[in-house]
Amino acid sequence: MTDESSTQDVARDPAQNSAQHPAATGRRATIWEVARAAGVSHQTVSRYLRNDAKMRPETVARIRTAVRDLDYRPNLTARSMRTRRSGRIAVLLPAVATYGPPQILSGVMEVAHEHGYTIEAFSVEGGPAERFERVLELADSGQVEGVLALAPLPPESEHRFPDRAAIVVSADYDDEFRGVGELADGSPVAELVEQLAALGHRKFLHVTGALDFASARGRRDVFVQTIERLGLGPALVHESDWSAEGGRAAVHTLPERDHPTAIIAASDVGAAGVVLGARERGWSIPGDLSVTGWDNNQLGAYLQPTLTTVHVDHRKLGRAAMARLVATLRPGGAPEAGPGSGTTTPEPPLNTIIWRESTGPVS
Amino acid sequence: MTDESSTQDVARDPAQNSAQHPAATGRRATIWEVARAAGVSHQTVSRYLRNDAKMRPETVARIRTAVRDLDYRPNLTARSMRTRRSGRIAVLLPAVATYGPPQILSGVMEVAHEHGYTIEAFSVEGGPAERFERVLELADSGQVEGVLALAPLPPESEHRFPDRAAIVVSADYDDEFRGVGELADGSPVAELVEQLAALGHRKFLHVTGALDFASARGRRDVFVQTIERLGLGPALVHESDWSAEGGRAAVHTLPERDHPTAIIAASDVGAAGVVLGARERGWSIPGDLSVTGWDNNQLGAYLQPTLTTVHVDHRKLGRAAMARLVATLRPGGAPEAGPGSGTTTPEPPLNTIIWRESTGPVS
DNA sequence: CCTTGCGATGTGATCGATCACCTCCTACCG
DNA sequence: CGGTAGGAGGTGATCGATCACATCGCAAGG
Repeated sequence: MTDESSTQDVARDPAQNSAQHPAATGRRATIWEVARAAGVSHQTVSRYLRNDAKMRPETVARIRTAVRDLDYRPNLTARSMRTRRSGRIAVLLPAVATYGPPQILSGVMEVAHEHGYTIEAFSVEGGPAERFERVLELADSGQVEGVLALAPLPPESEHRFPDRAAIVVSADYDDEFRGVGELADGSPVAELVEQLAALGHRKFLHVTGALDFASARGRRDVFVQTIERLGLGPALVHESDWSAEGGRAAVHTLPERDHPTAIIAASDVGAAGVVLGARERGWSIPGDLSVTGWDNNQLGAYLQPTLTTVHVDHRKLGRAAMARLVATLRPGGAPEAGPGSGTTTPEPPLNTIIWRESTGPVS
Repeated sequence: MTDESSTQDVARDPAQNSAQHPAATGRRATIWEVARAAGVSHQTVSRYLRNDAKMRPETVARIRTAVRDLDYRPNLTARSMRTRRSGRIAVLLPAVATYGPPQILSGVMEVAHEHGYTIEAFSVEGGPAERFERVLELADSGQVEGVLALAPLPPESEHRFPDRAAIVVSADYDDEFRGVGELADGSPVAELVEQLAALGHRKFLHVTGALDFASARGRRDVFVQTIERLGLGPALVHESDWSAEGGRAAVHTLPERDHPTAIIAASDVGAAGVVLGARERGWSIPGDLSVTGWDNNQLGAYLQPTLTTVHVDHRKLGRAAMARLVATLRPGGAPEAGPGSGTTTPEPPLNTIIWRESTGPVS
């Protein structure tokens, strides 16, 4: 990259030969050229750009015309350098995005844009340690004002962030489930179990996701707690990894007699595996076994039987995560600056259970 | 934001009171402080940072020590301002990301990082026109060196980009399918039709995706071409929108006698709708009707029957798109600088057809 | 009539790095 | 022994904006 940019022969003297139409020279107009065209000082143009109130309407009009004529747009890099505000937030995405729904990023971007921030997306190969290293580096580079981590960081990294630089909120994609106020992640599991118990189910099995995901741990924990709270004996948990094969294997480990009548899978794919395993064992669903998934995969409604699942509003999840970071960045502002997020309207839930054919009363 | 930063009382003279430990003051060290600590000029430090070869090892060592002691990291904003290189590429993502697999973003980020670029993700509410407006604005802001559009832009916008500013490659998520060299998007459709024709099918129906997506148009076009190339009469096309309901409706429009024996759906969800519709009409699959989907949805392998589909390597797709942009940004560099991308090893295909139970010989 | 106050604008410094150009010193050669 | 080339490093300008402070002009008050 050194040798290729050796010749910088573009418009050596921009103020002279391109006061009227710098676009023709291949360079954008600067604030000085606007000032000259409008017959004012550069500082006045700067005031105009910052919407400083105390200006004569005539001056404003002249500058506005000059800006339009020159097709001027402020150089945000230069502004950022002087103001020390980059208006940029880095978002750490999982490197292997086999998971990670795009809607969460949508929500993140929405809130960031609403507050005038731009998003710098990056991901890091390797494990939490490598990710953490890169996050620190980024936080110190002066390039970003905050870092939103949507991939797990080392557990102990929560408080090690250098607050002198960018403030970092570890909004681990999965930890976030538990963190968003009272809309805790596990709650759908509790509701699933309770509803199924109301249908007569007494013996439950949970097929987990990959337990290095906080969401998987959260669902498992709520499952165990709920089972114990309802006094339904020791909680049965089959550790898996989101996969269909894991769900299938879980079914095959069950005894022929007195097996669980309801299986809570941590993912739709896992649930599909459970359904397959049950079919292989000759069990009917939901006659012999009720099955629930998680994620609301679009095809879940077309499985046989159609799959009961948990729909997660990922966009809202992303919004909440970014809102938390933005609130941290603006200590003076309201803790929750999002419009319409008051306590007046009851928020639609983050998670919704979609009951379908794969669940039913115990027979 | 004006009144909150009125008092700038942090280290008015950084070189004096914080030469040794500027971190304690809450500000990062600058190149001048490093220079002072190392006993050299700021320019020498700059040379060190740029890995300029001609330096005495002793000088290098002194600077290295100073950098470490001060925990110095270059201010990338300042560098970018002077060099006029931001090292940043904006990526336009679809606003409503109900579609849009995250893997494509992974591939995009991978290639960008490999070439030293960072990614600025953004999306724009509204239609192609609004998106185009924002893209132009971004390209002119001097903040980014290129824009990669993964959402459709107005058709006529291909050549209107201001090459004086950032060079813009319109890599519409869908157009990209057709653009990546010989790995054209439509080819899987051709192969699907050909293989099914080899199984005896003579009458095909294509259920399209939303035709404002270039990928939907591409699949349809290849379908029509292939049908005509094989001399299988006028091509039957049912315009739909990726949805299951569209696929279902398509089936219900078919005549009872002499209906198509193979349906190529543009999406797995659409195919699921086709399967549902067929079941409602009492048609067996693949006995009376062969069905293919697209996307390789994880649950497709657990539908009944399991769904034949097209797996798209989205990561590679993203890599190709970004590689194209990067190649445009570096006119002097090799057209394809990616390591291991020579012609020596035959590339694994971008698209793979996964044959499952939903397709079979005509009966 | 002169001063004071304030609205409106101009002047110069500054952010933190790189670029263009200059200087110094040493080694080598005729 | 002097001249010169070139390695190594220094000096000041510069990128394009904002900030701090000075200045100008006009109206009101003593």
